[in-house]
Amino acid sequence: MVKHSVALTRSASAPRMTAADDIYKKLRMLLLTGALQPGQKLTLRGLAEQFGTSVMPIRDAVRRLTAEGGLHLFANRTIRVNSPTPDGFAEIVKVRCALEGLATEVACRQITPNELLKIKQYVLRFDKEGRKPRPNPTILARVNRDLHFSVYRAARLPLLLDMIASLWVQVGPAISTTLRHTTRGVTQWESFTHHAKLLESLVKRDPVRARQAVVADIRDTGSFILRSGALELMSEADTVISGRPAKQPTRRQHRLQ
Amino acid sequence: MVKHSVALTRSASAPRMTAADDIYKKLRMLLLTGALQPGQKLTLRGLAEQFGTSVMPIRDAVRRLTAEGGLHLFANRTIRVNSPTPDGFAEIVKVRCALEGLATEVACRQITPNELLKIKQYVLRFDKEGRKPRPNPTILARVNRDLHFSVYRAARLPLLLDMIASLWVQVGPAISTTLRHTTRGVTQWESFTHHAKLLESLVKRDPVRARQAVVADIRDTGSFILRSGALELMSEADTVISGRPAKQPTRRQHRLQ
DNA sequence: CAATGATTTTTGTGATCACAAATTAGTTCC
DNA sequence: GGAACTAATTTGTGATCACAAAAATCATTG
Repeated sequence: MVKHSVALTRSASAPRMTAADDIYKKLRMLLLTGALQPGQKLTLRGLAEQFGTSVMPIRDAVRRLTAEGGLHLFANRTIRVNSPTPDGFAEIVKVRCALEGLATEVACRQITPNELLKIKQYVLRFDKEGRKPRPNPTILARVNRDLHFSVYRAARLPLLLDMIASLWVQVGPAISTTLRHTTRGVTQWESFTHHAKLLESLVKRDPVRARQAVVADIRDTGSFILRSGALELMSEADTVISGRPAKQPTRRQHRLQ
Repeated sequence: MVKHSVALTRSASAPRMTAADDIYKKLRMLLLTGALQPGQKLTLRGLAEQFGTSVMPIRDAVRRLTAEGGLHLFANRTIRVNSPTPDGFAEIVKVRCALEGLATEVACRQITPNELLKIKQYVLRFDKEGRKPRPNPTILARVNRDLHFSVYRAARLPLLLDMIASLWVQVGPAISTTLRHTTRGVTQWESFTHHAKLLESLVKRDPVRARQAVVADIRDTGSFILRSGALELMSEADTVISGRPAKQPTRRQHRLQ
């Protein structure tokens, strides 16, 4: 291996990004999209090998994600994807209702026609995918995420947006994994109603109703996850992404992408 | 200097603490108590010298505090104590009202007599110190902090408690500095009323009124800080804690403790 | 075979070095 | 004096090594 190689091929348009920031964003996206399973064990050297860097930027990124709650450092000093207990998940739902409700209320008073149009498109796209006989849970999750964050972004409160995002990072893996391994229930139908009510309230500039719609959406999907009992089972997931060189170098249990 | 010296004298009763965690906690306390001024520039090597370690644990601690919002990494890669703009401060106040209001409401339903007694003692102590002809702002801030967190802790929602704490870390330096350099106004008097109303509502198990009291307390001190105009001036604070060896080794602009 | 003890490997943490970018100090020129 | 240019220093970031503790692997015994 070359010593002291250049950190990262600084991809032209990138405004200013250290290797650690780059890895942080990628890991964060992997958490949000559910590419990493709750409870999955990670290792610095394994991640470093997969990202093609040394452990230093990985350390920084992992520290940051740990502070946000997306990852968790155990007493054994093992790194695992956050796998909330039912109680912890319920708590996150409570906090999400408070913060995302606040963001919705504020957004309702400042949202522009352009932003409303975009949200309407997301609502339509979610409906279209969700009513298919065999909807793609990945697409559904992505559209749902874009929809919610389009609303929250309209509040123009950057700190609040970051805090909400960190909450999504914490429950992202759990929700994604649950929805992927669960036969679609009535949850989507409830979401259809809530999204419609949300959009309608935003158009009519009714902050209280808009908040109610978002809170109901969060509560319903949250209690669906809780009722499914998937959270109790997730602590068994013990797949490892390690940099173990021997054994099967070409075959790895879980690829990141 | 000795090479590869032992990390830290593991102080017996310490359950499990890395050097980075130790430094993190100390830095966090320095931020909460207002020992660090908003906008103050920090350097890894300077902190390492002051804490008697290498830069590695410092890097981890600073990363963590940066993720929490207590510190801020600028594009120049300079590290500064978070110095919120008036808009940013107002946003934090909004979020604080939402989260601390929620915590108070939940706490009101679960609080024990012992916890109530402790809160009553804090209320009395705050009154006693605040009504002195020349109240000590440091003591006042500490008692106020203990009072609030005693309430929030009673909610038994650890994640929510962490999020609230991170918000306090963000505004801690700004509030402490303002209150220290401002002649005591009517703010304490408003806090007296709010604290009394909070305690009374907790005793009577009235969650809505308890929330109102906390929110009013946060709002009033927040708008006092904003009206004082101190936030606009704080960006001028440019004192540096650096590890510069030459010049005046014995004399340093700002000590940490 | 199961269980226990010894040995090897892995892994997070801390320390040290290298380096580019940025800040500062020093100098020169008008 | 003050602006402009150059040299020296500082600083965050990345890479590499050392080390203790935790896992995993292997060997041994009942």
